[in-house]
Amino acid sequence: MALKELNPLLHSQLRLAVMSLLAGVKEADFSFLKEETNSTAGNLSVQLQKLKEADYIEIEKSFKNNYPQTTCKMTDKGLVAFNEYVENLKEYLSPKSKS
Amino acid sequence: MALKELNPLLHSQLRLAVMSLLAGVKEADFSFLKEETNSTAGNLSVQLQKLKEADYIEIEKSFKNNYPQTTCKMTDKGLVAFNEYVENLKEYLSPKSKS
DNA sequence: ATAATTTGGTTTATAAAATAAACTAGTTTA
DNA sequence: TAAACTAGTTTATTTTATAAACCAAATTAT
Repeated sequence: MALKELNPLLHSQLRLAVMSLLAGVKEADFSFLKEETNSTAGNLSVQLQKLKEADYIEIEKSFKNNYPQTTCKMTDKGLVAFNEYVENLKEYLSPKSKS
Repeated sequence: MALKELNPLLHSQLRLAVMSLLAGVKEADFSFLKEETNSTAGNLSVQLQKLKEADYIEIEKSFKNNYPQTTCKMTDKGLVAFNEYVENLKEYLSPKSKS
């Protein structure tokens, strides 16, 4: 069976990292994601919007200690897409030798 | 331990597919790679050049049945990079829950 | 024999994506 | 009250991926 397409929305280092983190914690705020992924705020902001547009994550805005706070959590749809991506990618990682 | 950087040269669907295929067969010609990856000739040509520039693959040109033939094989350096990429990527695929 | 088609590509142009830089809005500290 | 910091967003630039156009030669059809 041939190599499958990789969901381009997930085949991005930063977006994949975000999804991986969210899959683990189920909820995380902007600053946490920024630190864990070593990304710039601008880049993270853009990529979070893309994940939100695809309904892979939900973004909630609130205030914490007077400061704005952006909290993200993965949706069911996002989890399905993430798992599918992982399965597809695994085929790329363990090359099959043609005898 | 945090998420590692993913080698951007390998974090490309087509280049990764090529490397995965070459890791399995150790030698493949242009047409084979084109078919297996479902890529266009132009795209494949460009990506092969990039892999060659990085010394991840070797490209040999010859003639077979009067037609030009481009044969690719992975280098040791390419294999090292591929294996490292795979190890790094695995961390993204199996999310760790923070308790 | 020559015109059309096919093989096996490369080069160039365009579209999309990632990233960085600049900006906004407000808060805290000196 | 000015400077510096938090927490982002928006815009611009660079990079990447992809597609379209092209090239050279071989084969096939007329």
